[in-house]
Amino acid sequence: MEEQARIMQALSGVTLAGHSVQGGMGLPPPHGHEGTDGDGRKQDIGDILHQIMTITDQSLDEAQAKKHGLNCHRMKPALFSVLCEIKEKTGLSIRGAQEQDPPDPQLMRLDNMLLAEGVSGPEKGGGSAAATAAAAAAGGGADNSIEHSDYRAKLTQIRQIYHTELEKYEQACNEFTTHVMNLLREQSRTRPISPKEIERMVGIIHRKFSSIQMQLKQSTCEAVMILRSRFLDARRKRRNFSKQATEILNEYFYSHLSNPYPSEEAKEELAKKCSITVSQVSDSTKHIVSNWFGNKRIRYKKNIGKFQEEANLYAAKTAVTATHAVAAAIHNSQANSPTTPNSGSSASFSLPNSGDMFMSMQSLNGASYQGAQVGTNVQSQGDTIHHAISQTVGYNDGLRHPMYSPHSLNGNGGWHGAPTPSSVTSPNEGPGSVHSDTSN
DNA sequence: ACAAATGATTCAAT
DNA sequence: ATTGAATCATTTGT
Repeated sequence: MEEQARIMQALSGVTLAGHSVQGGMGLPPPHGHEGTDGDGRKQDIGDILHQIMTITDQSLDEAQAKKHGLNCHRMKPALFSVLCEIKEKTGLSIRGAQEQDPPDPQLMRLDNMLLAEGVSGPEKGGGSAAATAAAAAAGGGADNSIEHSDYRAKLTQIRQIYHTELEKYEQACNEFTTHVMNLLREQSRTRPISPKEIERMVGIIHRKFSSIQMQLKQSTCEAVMILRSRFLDARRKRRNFSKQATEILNEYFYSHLSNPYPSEEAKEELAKKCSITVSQVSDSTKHIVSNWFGNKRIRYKKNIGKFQEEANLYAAKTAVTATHAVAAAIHNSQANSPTTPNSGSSASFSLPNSGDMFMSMQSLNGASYQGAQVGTNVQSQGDTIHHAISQTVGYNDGLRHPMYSPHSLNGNGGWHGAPTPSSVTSPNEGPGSVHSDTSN
């Protein structure tokens, strides 16, 4: 190898010599920068190579000695500090551009979620946001408390793993940082390293570690999500409503068949009446009622034939109750002015209001009442009472000829998009079919 | 075990 | 935000 260097050196020497010698030839004197530059570089490389090749223990010792000498030079500290300053100044300009620390939105999201999920929140107290929310949603339901505790146990497990891992990362980060700092401090004796540079280095390390931590957070989030979805699925274990509750709901449904869309108030009222708890999922009892009505509407519309019996039953039922109520009312205040009991009040639902009730009656009577025009006055109600009573008495054979035909749905009935249930409806479709949809 | 009933959820439309 | 429709998952009845 030594030979190589020597050869190179020799070569460069030759070329140079050659130039000078051959100057007189037709070629222009190669005094162009390129030429000499290239040659110079070659020479430098040659020198470096040579130096490297000739490194020995002895030379190393020599270098050490030289270094020591330099370190001990009286001007060294001053020079060193100047170098540090220069470096810092140049470094600042570079750093300034890229030193922003924008809070990573994704990391923020993860953090927020972990906090919300109670993973990274307060250690114990069991009151992690999600857990309390779930507990609140569970209401008094003792049936799913087991699952709930199961969920909580798994969540704490996740939390423990998360915390231990996080701690491990933190520790490793600190260790590494101190190591690097020591190293830099050590080196700062021989080369200019400003404290700011160390700081920057620490920042870089921390960022790297935090990116690793983000992965941990991400996987933790995934785990929580999976657990949560499982728990949610578990909560889907539905409990059928009580007989009474379905009765009440059905009563409302069939007595408002022309427009089975209970208002918010009505929903709440129904929920209260049915003593529906929030033990299910959802946020409110209203939702449960809405669910029920949604399902009911769909399923009713889908197969009206199937529900006709039920419709008859509830129509009769409401008829009876209404009859009683109205009868009592009439009894109480005999000659009353037509105080149109038109929907309105929140309590109206308990006593089926005029329009639907009227329709129910009418349907009950079959064709007998066809001619009757709307008119929600006392007179007509009084009439209907008679019919209803007579009808309810002889309810037995109601199944034979469906009395409760869903006219309200058919024509322009309250609810939109009725799928022409005529095919399913009773064959005894009222010829006149008065469709007295007096709902407001 | 099977099918029907049923409460809840999801998704698109409005 | 509410509703309809489809669908899921469970309960209930047989």
